[in-house]
Amino acid sequence: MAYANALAVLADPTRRKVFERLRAGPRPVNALAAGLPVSRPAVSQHLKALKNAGLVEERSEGVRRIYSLRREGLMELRDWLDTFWDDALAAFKEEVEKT
Amino acid sequence: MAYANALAVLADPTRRKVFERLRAGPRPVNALAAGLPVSRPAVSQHLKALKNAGLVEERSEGVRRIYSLRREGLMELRDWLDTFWDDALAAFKEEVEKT
DNA sequence: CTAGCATGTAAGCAATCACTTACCGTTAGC
DNA sequence: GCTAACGGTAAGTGATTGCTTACATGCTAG
Repeated sequence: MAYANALAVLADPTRRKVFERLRAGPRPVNALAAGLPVSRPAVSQHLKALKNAGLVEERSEGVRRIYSLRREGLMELRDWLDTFWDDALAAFKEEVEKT
Repeated sequence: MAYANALAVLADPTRRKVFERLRAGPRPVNALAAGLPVSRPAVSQHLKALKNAGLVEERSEGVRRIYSLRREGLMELRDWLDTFWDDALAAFKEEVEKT
């Protein structure tokens, strides 16, 4: 049920913006916070949430913490989305849930 | 940016449960609310949110309102997710956003 | 060793949100 | 026409959440 966490975390616009910025590659917190309409501590908190959801990973580089995208964190969400197109599978799962 | 609404709406567990129940086919509100740990009005409110996000559609049948899944509402979210795997596209979009 | 930068954490606050109860309109059966 | 079932809406409330400022920690340069 990790897709639930991914959904909850990505629902916030600011947090999603931070996440999207990581598409361009690993970045330190300062770079991620630059230009955003919120304070740097706010971004730190968002990164913590993203990390807990398995959507980013962190590596220390001297005084910097370099955050990078973790695509595996999106896999479950992707799979969950797919269940809405595969009707046979969906019907089956629905049946299982009843028992 | 409809994927943003989809994310926000699907982030709530109860609302997601209602949405998932519709995988098994169209249902009236009563059926959707049955067994859920929340009141029927709460489900009505969730359905309204789902409808606003384009994730479900509603049809009247006598005194009943039959809700059904609207898979097109998930398309943008699916596409957005895909942008995280296509690195070339991602880099391009990132570049565009800067200007 | 001290100054300064980069970042995480704590505390507090205002806004949002999901929920409840109460109520209202609408359709169907007798 | 009454009456009951179905379901949308209003108002109020407690919990959650995202934000801010202030502070604590850790690394590095000189």
